[in-house]
Amino acid sequence: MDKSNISKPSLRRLPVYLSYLKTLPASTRTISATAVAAALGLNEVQVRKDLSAASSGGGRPKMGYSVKELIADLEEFLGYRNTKDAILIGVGRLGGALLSFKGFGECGMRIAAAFDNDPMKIGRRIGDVQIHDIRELPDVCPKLGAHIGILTTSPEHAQALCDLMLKNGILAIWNFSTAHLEVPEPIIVHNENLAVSLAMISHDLEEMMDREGKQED
Amino acid sequence: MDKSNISKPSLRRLPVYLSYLKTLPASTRTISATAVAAALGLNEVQVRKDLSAASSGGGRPKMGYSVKELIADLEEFLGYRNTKDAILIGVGRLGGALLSFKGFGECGMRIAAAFDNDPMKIGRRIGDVQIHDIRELPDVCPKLGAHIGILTTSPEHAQALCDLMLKNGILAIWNFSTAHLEVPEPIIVHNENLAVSLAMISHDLEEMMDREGKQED
DNA sequence: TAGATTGTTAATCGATTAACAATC
DNA sequence: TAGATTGTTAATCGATTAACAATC
Repeated sequence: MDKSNISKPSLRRLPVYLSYLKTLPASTRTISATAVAAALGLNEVQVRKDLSAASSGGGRPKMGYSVKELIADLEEFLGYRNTKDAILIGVGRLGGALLSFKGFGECGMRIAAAFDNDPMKIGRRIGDVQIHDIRELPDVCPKLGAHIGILTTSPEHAQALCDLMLKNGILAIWNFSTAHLEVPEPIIVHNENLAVSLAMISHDLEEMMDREGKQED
Repeated sequence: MDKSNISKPSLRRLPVYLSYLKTLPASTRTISATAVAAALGLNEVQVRKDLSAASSGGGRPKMGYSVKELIADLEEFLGYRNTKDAILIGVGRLGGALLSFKGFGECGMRIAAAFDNDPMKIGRRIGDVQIHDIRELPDVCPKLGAHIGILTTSPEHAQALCDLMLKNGILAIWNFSTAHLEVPEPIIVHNENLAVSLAMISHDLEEMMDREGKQED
């Protein structure tokens, strides 16, 4: 179970397995990699490799994996069991949606504080999260010891706010703005870009229609 | 410029180039692939291949690409120039944020209608988008001729609502729920999974801290 | 035992990167 | 011309898939 040795595509699939396993009825005690692969439309060997990388005990021939243990192993592997504190900058519609999203808790992330520059928002709370004046960030953020910064601002301010976060203990930026962020080693940036997703969908859709159109000839 | 022949990773990068080009000052007439690669921290040859796949005219040695033409070509290639209609199901916080998001327009997508089952929401509008009773979907959706369905509901109802959309002309599902959707050929599903992104960040962060920790020895 | 299932070693496939020839 | 830059052909790298041996 060497966490650093797993491939990126493999790591992307683990949360998918986990959420699928959680939908299984409580009566399902064991499940085979074959069954998981079939349910999710993936290659069987790939699933087996992924699961064996994340699972401590491994599966047993003819039985498969214990669902309960596998869930526990995946949660452990993905770090869902130890809570990581995050801060959020930019309480617009998207920022607000993320603040009120309940799902982060079970993934081991807690948004400890939010920041904005709008006096109408400062001082209020969304869910359990207090909205602070952005100018208080240098006071508040280091105290919290948060390492993840969620950036949901307009692209114009993104770089400056990113720099501000890095000065105050943030090590990884979850960037929901379209701006490209320049950061020093070894800071992590993860871009969440809806335009990219939309481009994929448009492209696939166009291709599909071409294909279906041609079949009529 | 064969759109169907581009690789998936390459396609993912095109919107990134496009948004970078749009940040350049109007005085910048031409830009080299080399410069783009340096600015975005990518491999130079990769950028050159990506751009030559999407650009009609190509770049000129010693000059590079015309910024204006390249933007036009990328927009054309990504289908931003012809508007695609979408519908959205589930006007919660995230759904509402997407409805009010202005950026989809320039990516060639228009959300033509939204649906929910909450009487408090039905009949209202967010941005330009009318919120309909979900029961009206079979009437409204086919009339619009929308092909993209944005799913922002709880995972429990996701599959049933997905099925409903497919019965009414939707060909591609943009799935923001954590549910795994079962769809027939040749329907497209694109999963937008925050848990996956978070897992990547957590993993990278943990790895970074291990690495930095070790260096102190 | 036979068969389902596991996990691993080897082959294939696709994307990235390096080397190079072409051109303004 | 020399040099920056392009686009392509070949080499490398990494991930997926296929084949197989191990095991309950």
